[in-house]
Amino acid sequence: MIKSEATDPLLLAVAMAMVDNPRASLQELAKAVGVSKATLYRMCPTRDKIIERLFSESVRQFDLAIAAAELETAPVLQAFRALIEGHLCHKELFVFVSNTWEPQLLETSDSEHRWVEFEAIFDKFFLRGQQEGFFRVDISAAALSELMIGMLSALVNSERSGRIAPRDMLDTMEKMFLTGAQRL
Amino acid sequence: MIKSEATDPLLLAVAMAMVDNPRASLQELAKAVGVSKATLYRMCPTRDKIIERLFSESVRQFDLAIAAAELETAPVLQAFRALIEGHLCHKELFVFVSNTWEPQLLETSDSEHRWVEFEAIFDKFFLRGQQEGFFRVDISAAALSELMIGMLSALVNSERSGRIAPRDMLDTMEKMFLTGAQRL
DNA sequence: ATCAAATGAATCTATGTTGATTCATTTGAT
DNA sequence: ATCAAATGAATCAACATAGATTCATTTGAT
Repeated sequence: MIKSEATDPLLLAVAMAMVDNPRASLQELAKAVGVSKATLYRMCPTRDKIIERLFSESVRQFDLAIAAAELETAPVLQAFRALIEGHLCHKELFVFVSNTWEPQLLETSDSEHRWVEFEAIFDKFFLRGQQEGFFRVDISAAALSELMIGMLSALVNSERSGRIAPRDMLDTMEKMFLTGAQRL
Repeated sequence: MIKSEATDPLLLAVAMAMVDNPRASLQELAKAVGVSKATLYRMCPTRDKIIERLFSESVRQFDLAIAAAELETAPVLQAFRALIEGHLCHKELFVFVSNTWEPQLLETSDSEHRWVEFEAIFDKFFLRGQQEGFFRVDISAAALSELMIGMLSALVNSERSGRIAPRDMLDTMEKMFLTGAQRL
């Protein structure tokens, strides 16, 4: 797959600081990521522009990751794995979006609208998986989408707090999502 | 089980407004829940006291719900179901806590400290389930705890956005957590 | 040693917000 | 109709914050 241009580490650090403390002032955010308020200003002049830039960066990265997963054509298990890997590969952007984004807000940017489309793409993928007999059909595709996102968020947040080892995340996600916690 | 005194609906509404818009001013919070700023003041005079009250109320309700689940003694499946029901029964408090609480913050209230204890209780429960051969052992008890919380949060948020029907939540949670999405 | 670029401390105006209060209005019971 | 309780609009002083700027300092390449 085409390797995308890496995201500015400072921007990712700001994203995590915003997730950790949504009410932080710009001064507090700057301090949390180890720069001055002026440097943060030079990266992005306003809070709204920071958020906007994070959303557009998330769209840029997830456009590529989702394309690479070939959700419409690849074998379902393979596509699912690639989708999970894509999320984990851009975990900071993903956690930022999942904490911040509210699909039902009326006024949204193009980037936020693109996440509405991503959501529909995920739903469609789970539906295809159900139709092909891979996923169970007694749980809706929408529920499968939401749970995938919720589980991924939980794993990323747990990794950050040291509750889960980074190397275990992909494997844990796949096992728990596909076969659950009950011993077979 | 002992039926606990219901939580003030206004307090729960405020909790959801805070989750939806963490940066809202007190004026905005009041408007979101349909009262004046003065009435919100009369419920709780400061933002910190609102948060404190929400945490103590969550502890009060979850103390009862967790006791009722008999996590240390009841059959694992039965205890698990009761634990899930307890969370869903107090979904607003639960979502507020899971969005707000950071276990690693140094200065925490008694209520927040109690949630550290709850986390340990959940870990212990999953460990017992593993030891009794009910839960898989190739995923850590900590991971099972975190995923339970993450899945529940996702389901509650999805219900609020209309993506999942309320009546499906308990069943979906149980099926997905125990047996996963892959068709058996 | 030099120097351009990057960064930070300090500062500013304008605005918003907090916490609190007061008095008018509404509500609901009688 | 009456009235106590509840509620809301408006207001206030004190303080915080946003966005922007400037000049000093640091950094890193040469």
